[in-house]
Parts: sequence; structure tokens; C-alpha cells
Amino acid sequence: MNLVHLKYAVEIEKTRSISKAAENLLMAQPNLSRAVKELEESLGITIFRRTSRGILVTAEGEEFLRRARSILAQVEEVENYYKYHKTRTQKFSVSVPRAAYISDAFGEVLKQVDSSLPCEIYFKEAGYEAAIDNILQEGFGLGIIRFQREREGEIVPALESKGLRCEPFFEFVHVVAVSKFSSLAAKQVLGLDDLKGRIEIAFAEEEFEVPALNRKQCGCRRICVFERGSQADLLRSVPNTYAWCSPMPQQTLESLGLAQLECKGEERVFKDMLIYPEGYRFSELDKLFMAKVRQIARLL
DNA sequence: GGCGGACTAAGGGGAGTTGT
DNA sequence: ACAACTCCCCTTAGTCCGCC
Repeated sequence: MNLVHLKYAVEIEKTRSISKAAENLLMAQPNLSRAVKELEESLGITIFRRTSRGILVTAEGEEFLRRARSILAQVEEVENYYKYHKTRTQKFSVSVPRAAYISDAFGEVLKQVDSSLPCEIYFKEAGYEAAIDNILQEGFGLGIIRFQREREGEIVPALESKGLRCEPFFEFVHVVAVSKFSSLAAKQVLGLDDLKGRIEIAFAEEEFEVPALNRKQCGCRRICVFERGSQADLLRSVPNTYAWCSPMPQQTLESLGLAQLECKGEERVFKDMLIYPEGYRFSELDKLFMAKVRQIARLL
């Protein structure tokens, strides 16, 4: 028994004729007759009593048809649900490194979301490997990965061999973020010595994005956090703290109560790169996000 | 090659119609 | 009233075609 058999039976009941039902179902009458017979045999019941004047529904047929109509109604409901959502839902998913400028770009995308339509939006801050996994395994559309510039030659071919397209768009040197009330905030440029004895607020699972080599020079006092919000809170509330981070837009620094400073001795260049599956079709929100993240990065 | 879906042709059977 | 005819509906048999 399958859904087609249920549709056949319900149509026959509706028309009270196998011939008429076959006509409505755009199939030959003998086929419909046989299909219904097979259905009855598979269930071990008689749904219709055949007469030369048409068909009659048996008592057990009434029970079967009641269930069949219920099932078909549910199937129709599911089909309509996904038909509507597939065509109308605004979808956007991106996996990114922890970076204020990327969050700002995401905020710009959210402003363009039509609130009258359903939407499914995923914004996940993740490290290098996790961002790739999110695209390859979890169905994310876009990703941004961060890596040291020297590794680009090995990273790009590796990603392309996995069916990912790569578009580097932003190069930067890490800066030091501190509270705007910190004694360091007044300085134009820091040296690594300025960080000695201070506490670094770092992300626990960071891999490429933090200049870890400098920790030895700065002394290794660290508080590990898992999200940018906690990092900013601690920078503001705990004296003598700092964090390595990618450059932030001025507006973001002001809203967080932070200052960012260049640090002599940290010269390694990092890159942020857009990645997405080969053949991926960009939604309007995807295009907007890509444009905004590039636009904001250019101003940093 | 097996299987399922669909077609045509042939035929069975019941109900209504018609002629005697 | 009854037999023959006609129509309608359904089933069966044989076959083709596409898919796995």
C-alpha cells in the first residue's frame, strides 16, 4: 500500500465509479480497477462492492476511507507547509571567526530582513576547522575563515579539493583592545613590554587568530572566555586586562567602551577569507552580507 | 532480467430498454 | 410477461516500456 493507492480509493469513493475515477485520475480504468484490487488484497479487506451500476462502499471500506482521507489531509498539509516555506522563507547561514566587524556586517543584513516573511537565520562564531565543517557537514551556506597569511598557499588548495570556493577579502595585523579607561588607552602605540604583568582575555579554543607566540613575551596570565560579549565585559570591568583581536570599527569600540591600539612587535599578517560550496547559489541576504563585510573591512 | 505501471483487446455480468 | 438487445461497469490476459 502506498499514498497513490489511498488517493485512488478516495477518488473512487468520491465518484462512486471506477471508470469516472480513472478518468479524473488521468489513468486507464483497468489499471485503477487492478490497483484497488491489489490494495484490497494487501490489506485483506473489501473496500468496494462492485455492481453493474457502479460501486458501493462496504462497512470496512468506510473505516479504511476515513483513515485514508485523514492521512491524505496530513500529507497535503506537510506539502503545503514546505511549499510555502521553500518559496517564501528568507534563509541565511554563516559561520565566522569572532570579529566585531563581521558582527556589524551581520547586523546590516538583519536590517534588510523582511519581517513579514518567515526566516531561518544562523550566525555561528566558530574557529577555522569548525567553520569548514559547518559548511561541509551542517549545511551552512557561507563561512569566513581566519589564518596566517603564510599558510594561504596550503590552505586554498586544501579547501578547493574539498569542493569549496575561496575569496580572501581582508588582511590585518592583530591589535590590542583595552578598556577606554585603561592607562594604556592614552598611548598611541604599545610595545609588548606594556602588556607584561597584565591579564589577557583570550578565547578558549582559538587556533590561528591569536598571536600566541607573543604570550611568552608578555607573560602568560590569561582568562579564557567563549564569546565576544564576555571578553568585552571583562575588558571593561577587570583592571589591567587586554585582548588581542582583529581591528574593530570605531563605532563598535565606542559602544563597547573599548580602545584599540597597535602593538609593536606583533607584525604577523592574518587573512579573513570567504568560503562557500562550489556551485552555491547566493541568496539576496548572502550577497548583502558579502558586500557589507567587504565594505566594513575596507574602512578598518 | 525482474518488477511495476500502463495500455489495448476481449469478455463477463447486471440493469434498463424494446419488441413481440 | 418475457426474451433479446443495449449500455455500462468491471475483470482478465497479453503486451509494452521504463527503471533499478
